Amino acid sequence: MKKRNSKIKLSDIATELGVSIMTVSQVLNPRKSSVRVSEETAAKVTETAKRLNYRPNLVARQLAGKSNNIIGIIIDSQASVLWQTVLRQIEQSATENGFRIQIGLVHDSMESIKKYIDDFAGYGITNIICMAHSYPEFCEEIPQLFKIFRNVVFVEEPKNFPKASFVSADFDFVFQKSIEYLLDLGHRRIVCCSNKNISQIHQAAYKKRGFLWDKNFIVDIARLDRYEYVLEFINSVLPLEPDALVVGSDESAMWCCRVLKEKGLKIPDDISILSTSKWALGDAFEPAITAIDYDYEKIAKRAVEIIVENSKIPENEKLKQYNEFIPAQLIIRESCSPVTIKKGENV
Amino acid sequence: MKKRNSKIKLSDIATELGVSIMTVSQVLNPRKSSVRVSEETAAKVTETAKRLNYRPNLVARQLAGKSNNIIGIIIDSQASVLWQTVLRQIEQSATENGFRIQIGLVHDSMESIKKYIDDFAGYGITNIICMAHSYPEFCEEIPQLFKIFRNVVFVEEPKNFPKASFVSADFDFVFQKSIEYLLDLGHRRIVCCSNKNISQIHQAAYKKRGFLWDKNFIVDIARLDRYEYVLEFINSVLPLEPDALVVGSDESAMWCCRVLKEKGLKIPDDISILSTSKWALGDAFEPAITAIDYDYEKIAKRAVEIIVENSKIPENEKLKQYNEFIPAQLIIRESCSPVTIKKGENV
DNA sequence: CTGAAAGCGCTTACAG
DNA sequence: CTGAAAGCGCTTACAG
Repeated sequence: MKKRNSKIKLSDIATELGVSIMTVSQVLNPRKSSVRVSEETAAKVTETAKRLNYRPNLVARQLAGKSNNIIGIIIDSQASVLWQTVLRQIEQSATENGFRIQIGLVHDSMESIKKYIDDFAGYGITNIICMAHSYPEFCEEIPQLFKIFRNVVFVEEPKNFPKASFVSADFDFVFQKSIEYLLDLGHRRIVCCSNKNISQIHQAAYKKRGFLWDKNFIVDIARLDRYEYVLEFINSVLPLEPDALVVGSDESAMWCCRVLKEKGLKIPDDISILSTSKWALGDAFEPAITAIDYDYEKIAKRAVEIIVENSKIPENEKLKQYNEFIPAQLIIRESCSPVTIKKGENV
Repeated sequence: MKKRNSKIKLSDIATELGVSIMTVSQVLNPRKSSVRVSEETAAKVTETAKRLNYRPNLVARQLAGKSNNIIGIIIDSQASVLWQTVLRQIEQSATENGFRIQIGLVHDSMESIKKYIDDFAGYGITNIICMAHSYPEFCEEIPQLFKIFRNVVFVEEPKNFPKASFVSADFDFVFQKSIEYLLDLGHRRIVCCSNKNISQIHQAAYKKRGFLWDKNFIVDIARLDRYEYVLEFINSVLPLEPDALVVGSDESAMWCCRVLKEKGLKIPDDISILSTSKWALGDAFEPAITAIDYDYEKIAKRAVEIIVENSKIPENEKLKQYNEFIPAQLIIRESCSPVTIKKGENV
């Protein structure tokens, strides 16, 4: 019977076997260097540790100088549904590489980000994956906060921080391809709503095909995840007489379909809909949603791999900078179709 | 300029001000007991700490005896989409109560659960919320593993572990109500697929209304989140001539609608569909999905509150056991309708 | 092959 | 009001 805290420690094993703490520590945590304990002793130690159900005190171990193997993840709780996919993949890759993850769920405030940064720093975590730096208001400030960590990878390119490593979806490229796809289908009034900075890309696609562009095609809208918001959005957008609508997610696309149908419009015959972020479920819908498919698993995997690679570099050397774009793909399904000729078109 | 590690510590502040480490520690971490430092000194210490950007070493602090304020969360990476909601609420409630969370993402193996249990124990975490104990194969083993932690709350009732605290959706009650609702609409061949143990509840509902029950109405099926799975499921179920289908999520429901429509069946005219787990998106679908709505935010909030309450109890006293069921609600929408009389019905 | 010493950064008693 | 001592459980040199 131990006293108050029944946690058994190295010294318990040591006294039980009549050896020193050192010996026990050596056996349970062999260094790369030569094996320094006789097999006989080692076997006894291992057996006793198991029998006593010894669990190392990670706190003491870390304070004594062992570096931890934690990757701190900062993720935005408001972000798209996809973080389930991303987190799952990060966890898996991390585990495969002998790392564990610690997740900081962050809200829309700088405060909560700072809180987790302090926490991570306080626990001596040096490896960080940041996925919470796209708030429009703070996007330039946030990345700077991470300078105190040695080994940081951003998922999506951070603004105003040229020396950072990041992995990003190849958004701009696939977005332009998507607009061109709609143009090729005959659409000329492609209205986009997005929180990203897409105006130039949209315009570039028009220019490349030689069509007239109108800045009103870009609509700044926050959320399309509830009936009322979507109704308001559709009402505000219909006067533009769009022949195609580009929205931020399959969820938004499905809502728009629902509202447009209520207004007597057929999808895709009267208006095409394209989502810039695919869901599994977009395929179950009628019409199935044409959508951009980001390779989030690849993105997550690369982020971890970069962390792992850089974590191997000795403390006195510089880390390598990685800037990678992972190709995305337009999945063509039913919600976009060739335009049918109507009166008053901008051909 | 500090040497290798630029992290500044209590002793740096102490030497700079010519006071002892103790004094600095006292100021930066006042105990409940009397204020023991002069205001003048305290002000100087606070100022210097801020100027030097001092971040306490949480690892050292914990080893020296301070208990941490971490809630460890074990969550199943395969679980339903709802963990985003749950986690967000847990994080928020925890923050409000001065706790932080550490998430362990677990896969379908006992190994990954054990890994996180070791980790949490190694870091001296005593507060745990477990949401990964519903694997059919391990559901009786898993809860036992958590005995080493002082303060554990399970989300959903654990099997074979009568002394545990838990918060659970009131699944059984609302499920029976849902079946009764379908029976009241005239359905008699209500086929349910679920990984939960629903057979008895289903039967009870039939019995209560005095209708004949058939055990074939219960179908054991794992996943309905891809076209092929759903097609197979529908093909296997159609010979039972169901007039209503109860599936595990809106996602599954939407897939079933799609496949059933392909087969020329109309929803809800030919067959009603009810989902036992609501999504925001079920409302955008046509038909909008009738679904059970769990109050996951309440569940999450209560789980944290219980942890917080129990964490205040001194080490030598017993914790209080909480067993709470949070009411769920059937949201009636379009996918279930009164049955239309057809030949060969089991009236 | 094995052990005694020193120390990680902090806190908790206790003594001035 | 302030400080010197001891210790948390472990690891990293170093010495036998």
